[in-house]
Amino acid sequence: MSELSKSRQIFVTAKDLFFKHGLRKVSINEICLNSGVSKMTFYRNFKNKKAVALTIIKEFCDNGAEDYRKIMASELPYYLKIKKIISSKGEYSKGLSKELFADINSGYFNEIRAYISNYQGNFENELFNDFSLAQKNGEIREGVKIEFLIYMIRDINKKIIDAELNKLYESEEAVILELTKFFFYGILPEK
Amino acid sequence: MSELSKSRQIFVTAKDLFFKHGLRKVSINEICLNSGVSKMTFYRNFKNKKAVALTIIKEFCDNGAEDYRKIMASELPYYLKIKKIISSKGEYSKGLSKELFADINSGYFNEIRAYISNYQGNFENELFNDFSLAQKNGEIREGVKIEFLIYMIRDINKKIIDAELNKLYESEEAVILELTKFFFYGILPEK
DNA sequence: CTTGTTGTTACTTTTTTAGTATATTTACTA
DNA sequence: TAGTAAATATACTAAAAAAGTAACAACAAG
Repeated sequence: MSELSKSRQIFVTAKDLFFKHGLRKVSINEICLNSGVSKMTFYRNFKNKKAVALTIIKEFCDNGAEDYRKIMASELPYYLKIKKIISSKGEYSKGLSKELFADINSGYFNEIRAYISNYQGNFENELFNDFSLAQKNGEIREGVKIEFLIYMIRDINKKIIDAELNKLYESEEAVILELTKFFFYGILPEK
Repeated sequence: MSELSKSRQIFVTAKDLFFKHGLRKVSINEICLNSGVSKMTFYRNFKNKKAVALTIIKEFCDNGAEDYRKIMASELPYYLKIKKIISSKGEYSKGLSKELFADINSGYFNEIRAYISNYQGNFENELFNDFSLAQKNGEIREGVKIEFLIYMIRDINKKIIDAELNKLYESEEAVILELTKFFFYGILPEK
């Protein structure tokens, strides 16, 4: 931890706290105490709480986008690509508390909200293009509306963290597998 | 939820929030919103935040003690009793955030701290008597200091929730089994 | 219609947090 | 080892949030 720059120390602990408790519940003092940094150092590195939060969210989104592109650029068969994407999304949502979502949508952290919805828009455009291409290549059944697929992917992301569904399976991996298969094959036997 | 009395609704949501975020981070307003109860109803049922917290902790401790006595009173062989006790303790510690411990030990919630340490004292007295009896009955090797055993039980309770140890095993159940066996047999082959 | 419980609103007081100024310490480096 | 850049400590003000109270309205149950 002490090899990290002060700014990075602040970043890391703030991320940890924000993800666990949301934005409101976490004070700047708390971030300073937990990262072993004085308040002044905090304010020299970041304008305020919103600024750190935005930095964190940006990196978070960027990592997500990078992961997605890496998977899409890989040589994997289409089925595995989709599975990896779903599972990677699940991984990202894992550490996020509902308090964080609530705070972001509370109206007080609007820049963050805007950034995310912009990111999601771009991501879904990319998804749209990739799905369209896949449909042309015969990876996806003709006649399916791409918007529907995007809607369903969004829905799957919600289901991965849904407690009710998860308790039907012994592991999260199993949930992802089931959802991916369902996304691909519906209820029909594979192949 | 709506069959519960207002007081119980408050209790249940406060418990949920306190366990997740500790005491400081959770405001009375938040408890009210999440339990669907007005602030006045809160104050008609509890004097303040400390009072709810104390009620919650008391019930928590009472349940723990009751569980312990049920297990000890059962007809199980001694090894299984100990295993159940360790595992039950683990179950209890599970939902507790480190923030909760920090707040309780912060000096601001002293009544709660006092109650817990008193409870622990009583519990360990009971444990002392039960261990002594077991030693007389030949369940426990002669020459072992009972205080040492109590110290080790306390230590095991910490280890159950220790991340470093847990990542060596695929499940928490496995950790408990290993610790229990170690507590009983040391490193020697069983029997 | 009355009684007891809960909710609404609006308010004051208290506590916490945000943010800044300044003096002091630390640690590097030339 | 003197100079300097960065971090800390302290101490403060202003702003925001939370605690707590009072008076009254709504409402359901007997």
